[in-house]
Amino acid sequence: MRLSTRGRYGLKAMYQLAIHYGEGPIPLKNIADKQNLSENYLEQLVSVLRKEGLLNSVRGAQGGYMLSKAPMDITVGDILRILEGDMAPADCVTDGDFECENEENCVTKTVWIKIRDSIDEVIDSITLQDMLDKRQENDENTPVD
Amino acid sequence: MRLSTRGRYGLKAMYQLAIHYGEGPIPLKNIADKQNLSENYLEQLVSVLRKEGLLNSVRGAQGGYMLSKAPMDITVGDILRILEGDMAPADCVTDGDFECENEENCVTKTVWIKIRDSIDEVIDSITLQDMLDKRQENDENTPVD
DNA sequence: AGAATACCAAGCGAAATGGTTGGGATTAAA
DNA sequence: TTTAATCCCAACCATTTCGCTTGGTATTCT
Repeated sequence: MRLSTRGRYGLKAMYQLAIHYGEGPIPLKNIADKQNLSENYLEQLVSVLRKEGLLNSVRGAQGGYMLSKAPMDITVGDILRILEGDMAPADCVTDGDFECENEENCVTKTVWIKIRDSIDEVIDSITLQDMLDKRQENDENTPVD
Repeated sequence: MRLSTRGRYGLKAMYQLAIHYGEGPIPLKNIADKQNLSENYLEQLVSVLRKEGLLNSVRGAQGGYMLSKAPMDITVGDILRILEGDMAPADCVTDGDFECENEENCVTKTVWIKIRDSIDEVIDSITLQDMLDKRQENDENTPVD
């Protein structure tokens, strides 16, 4: 039950933008280079994050992307849900209108609900600011990238 | 981040076998019919569960499968890990020997660890017996299938 | 003998994944 | 005013994974 690269790269990119929050627009190329990702592919992910309101962009030379809100106001859950969809282990426990037959007597469904809820609790409780704080804990010599 | 049908069908099958624990071998056809799954496909999953020691089988007419242990001694985690592999959101937090560069300074990894651990806690704490108990809670008229 | 079962390996179409390609529009700087 | 940097967009593509199906063989009960 892995995340796809969408969620993983997306979080990396948002983290990288959080590091430079308040510095004006950061070009995608910088982010892709730092995190060692394909710029063209990352573009697709970032485009979705912008449309969903997590990022602002500035076009043209010296342009780039920046967080639309402070790092403490963006959670990992915000990012992952946009790029990966509901963090649900089965379709029957998504927000959507999917339904399986015999819903009431389905005991496995109760298991999927517990898994989903525990994931939600984790990802909704971690903000980009938390990640920035963690970064400084990690190593006094953490390079400012 | 959905489970595949392997994990979902596998848990359904194991639950069905738990319902009939102590009644001798249950043919795969019964299980497939009850849970509305392809018998041939289910066979592949069940075969793995047997090789990993969760099931015993009896060949020939009147044969079938049965749990190798009491329902209270088999967890959802046992089943899902066999059929889905590690319940880790990213390769870098599996039990395997995968490693990414810049491991020490990778803040996103700490996020994946928290997600993984919270999933583990849920699936390792639910046994098949818990599911049987839940079933009886659900409805006084729960049919014995 | 015949039917019911487990066991096994290979194949296979459809979908998802993880990109790449090729452009266009906008803007700052030279 | 040109040029380079950048965002923006849509289409395409190779590979892998998924969710089975097919076609058998071996075993055991009746």
